[in-house]
Amino acid sequence: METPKETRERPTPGGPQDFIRETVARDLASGRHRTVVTRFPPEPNGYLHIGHAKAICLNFGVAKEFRGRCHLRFDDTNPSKEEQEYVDSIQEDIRWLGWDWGGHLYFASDYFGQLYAWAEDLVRAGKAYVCDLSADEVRAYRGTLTEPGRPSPYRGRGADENLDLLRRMKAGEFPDGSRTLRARIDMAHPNLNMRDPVLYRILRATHHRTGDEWCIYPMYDYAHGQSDAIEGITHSICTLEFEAHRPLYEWFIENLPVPHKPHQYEFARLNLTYTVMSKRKLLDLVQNGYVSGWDDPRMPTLAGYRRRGYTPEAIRAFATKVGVSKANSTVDVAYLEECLRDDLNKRAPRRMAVLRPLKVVLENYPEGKVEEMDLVNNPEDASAGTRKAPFSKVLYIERDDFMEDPPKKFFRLSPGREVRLRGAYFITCTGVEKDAAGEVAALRCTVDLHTRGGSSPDGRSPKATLHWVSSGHAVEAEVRLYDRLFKAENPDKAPEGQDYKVNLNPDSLVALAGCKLEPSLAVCKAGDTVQFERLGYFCCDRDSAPGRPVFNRTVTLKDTWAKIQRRGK
RNA sequence: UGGGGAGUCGCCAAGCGGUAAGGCAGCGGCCUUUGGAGCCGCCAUCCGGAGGUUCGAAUCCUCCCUCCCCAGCCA
Repeated sequence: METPKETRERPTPGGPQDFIRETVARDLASGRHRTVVTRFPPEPNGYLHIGHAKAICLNFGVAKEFRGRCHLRFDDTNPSKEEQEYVDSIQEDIRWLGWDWGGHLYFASDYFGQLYAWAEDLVRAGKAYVCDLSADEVRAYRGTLTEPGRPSPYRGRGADENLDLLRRMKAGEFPDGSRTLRARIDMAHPNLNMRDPVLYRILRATHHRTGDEWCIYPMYDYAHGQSDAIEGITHSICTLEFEAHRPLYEWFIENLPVPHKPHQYEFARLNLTYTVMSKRKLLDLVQNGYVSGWDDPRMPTLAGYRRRGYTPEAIRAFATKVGVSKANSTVDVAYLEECLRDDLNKRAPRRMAVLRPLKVVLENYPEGKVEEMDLVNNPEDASAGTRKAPFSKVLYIERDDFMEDPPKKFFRLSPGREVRLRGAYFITCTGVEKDAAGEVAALRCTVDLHTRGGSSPDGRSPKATLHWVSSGHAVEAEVRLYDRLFKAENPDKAPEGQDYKVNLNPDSLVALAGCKLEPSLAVCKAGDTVQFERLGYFCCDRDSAPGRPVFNRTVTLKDTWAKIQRRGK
């Protein structure tokens, strides 16, 4: 069993496909820029999720399509929340997704020195001041959405005093939170972000890169644009909530001697049905044990999808298919699943696995006889070849594939009915054995020995084809059936006083023991993906041991019968 | 009741003054040794609403409605 071969992604058609690419194309054509430089700027305070994947594919995708480059820059300006574990996982996930930042790995913390020097410039120019107001006071002075703010009593401090105070802040002379450096802009500005925003705060926390070198740290607004400027970013692409920050972004660029003037563009972040996307909530799920970790296969993190069996190709295809716009939207998670099936269908080798075994005894098949049946590995890909699977008198089939008293549209096995066993023979059910509780314990069937391989010389063809595994050769396995983590389309819609966690799906993980796999599945490598015929795509979990495989269900196959049943209810 | 955005099919999303792409979902059918895949149909006389400009508007103008973001020393 091997990992599926690479499938080619559809080539990007001619021109721009969204307003960002339109802008980039125009800027290149007009000569405004010679090369496009973008950046993906994660804060290392959590694992990357599918929403980040959209941003990653946009930034790296634009750079690649226009032969520019994309930097990976960690926005590490708040050491109280950031950790090395996250910077490592983020790099791993971006690489897994298939992107490469070349040598362009940066950290906002690389620029702390320059940022601080520029802060002194601002102070000298009378454009920033040290404010002694407490956090509460700053809030009170800021005013509200409808009322202008009032100037801080420290707003009028002279440049010399401000410079002295700023240096002493940096030197660690003042306690955390006691003072801030603020821009002197306009306390009556209708955009709250422009009401003398904080540039630096005093914060004694050990930074994952700079250690204890600093006790003042720049705020996002002060660090981000200047980092873009330092790196020569041409198009700084971020999500909609930063739109109101753009005037401030531009204010810094205009008022500082930066080497380059980048521009910010905003697009709508990704939302998915049945999914929570905020890092805060994902952290909550991890820290409070609602899931097994950041890479729990039910998590919308890239690590989770990877362990679940999603492919980078499918996620990339999804990212390009949902498009980029400025309208808030929530994409149906079924769309993501469809992108996955589309990818896996073409590359996943087929195998037979019986999840809920029902024993079948073939009455007219010789005791002790074993035949090696030929099975096609992938009907979508002739080059995938064939394999052998043992067939014998005692087999297992799926419990769901038998009904003693079948309803109208059920055309699988039932007493007196004939079905095909995939790649083997036609069998007819002749009897049902029950246990003391009245449960079906085993089936007695006869086999038509003229149908070896699955076709009959007389041309008849059963309505159903079932998967099967030979009892004496089966590999025992654990199979974990994953379903969506939330049962509500919008998990955030919770009753008064409760939060999104009331919408957790209690059946999001069903672990099945004693599943029967065909022998070719005895050894598997974590991450290997296969299709269990008629059931879905599954991938080998890292919990597997030799001879004791563990498989995760990645996604089910489309199931017409299940749909009919649902409709009937 | 300030400022900034957005409203095109159930969900995404093209459209950029010339008379509504595509995908997902859904619904029919064909085909099938996976009720998988594939294939073929159907699925917005209408673009948040109302006026106006124009030979002609989803695209331009006016007013209105709805939703989202901003009052962290978070990003």
